[in-house]
Amino acid sequence: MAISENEISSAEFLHNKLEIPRRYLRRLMTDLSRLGFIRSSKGRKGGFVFAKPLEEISLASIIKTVEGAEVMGSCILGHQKCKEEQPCVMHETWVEAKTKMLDTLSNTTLYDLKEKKKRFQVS
Amino acid sequence: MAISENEISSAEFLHNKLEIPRRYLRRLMTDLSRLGFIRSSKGRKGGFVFAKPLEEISLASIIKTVEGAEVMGSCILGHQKCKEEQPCVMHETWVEAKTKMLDTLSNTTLYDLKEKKKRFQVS
DNA sequence: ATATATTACCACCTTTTTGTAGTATTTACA
DNA sequence: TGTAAATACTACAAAAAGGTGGTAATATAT
Repeated sequence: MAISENEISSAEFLHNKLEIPRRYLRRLMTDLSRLGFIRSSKGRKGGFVFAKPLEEISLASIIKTVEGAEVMGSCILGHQKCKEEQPCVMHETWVEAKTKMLDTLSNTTLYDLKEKKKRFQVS
Repeated sequence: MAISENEISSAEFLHNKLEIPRRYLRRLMTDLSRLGFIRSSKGRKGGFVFAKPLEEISLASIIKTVEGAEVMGSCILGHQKCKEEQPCVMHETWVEAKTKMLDTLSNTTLYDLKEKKKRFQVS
């Protein structure tokens, strides 16, 4: 969607661009719209548009919203009581690794990817 | 295993320490031994020992071996032909994010975790 | 030798994730 | 107003991941 210059994209259009089954893609789009990333409009000439400017949608925000904040927030060993004050052996390492990765992902927005595509990317 | 000072650890012992079902843990241990991280011995007094010094087992090496090198190596968008010369829009970002995370994980060994536990960790 | 404590192997069950089907609803346009 | 082109909802099917059960193989101790 970000790459196509369409005002509005239908699921069918996206299905033709991406190798994702129609039906499944439709459901994913509905999910994304419930999560607030895109807005949907029904009926003929309906489809999806981004709910916010591309500059405001970071990859980190997508992951957090789609996966649920817990996924990136919780203890990698699955301990309930693992916290800063009472950390598991993996805590420090995991926080460090996660932070570094999310750092990159927070600083990359859909706008950045679109620009990249425009300049020199292929797929 | 790293934390316990045992020469050899049985699956039953580990099951009591960790909250992992006996049977399942046994299978995981067998898998790990096939992958070469640990060595198993059968029979009474049997069990598992590390195949290498703890200093030589990094978290990154465990992930790579257990998950398969592809998981961390392949295109996050699933494109077959995504390579350095013909990158997808996510390529650069993903390589950067991965590299940073693997950097931390490569520099942490089981020995490091064991020392951490000795010093001040709880679980 | 026999009983016991262990891992190994193979097939199965359960849960989660991924994908499909049918039908209803909404909107545009002739 | 009727038809076509779209999304929405609900339930189900298939595949993958997580977990269990039964039994065989192996080694130790008595």
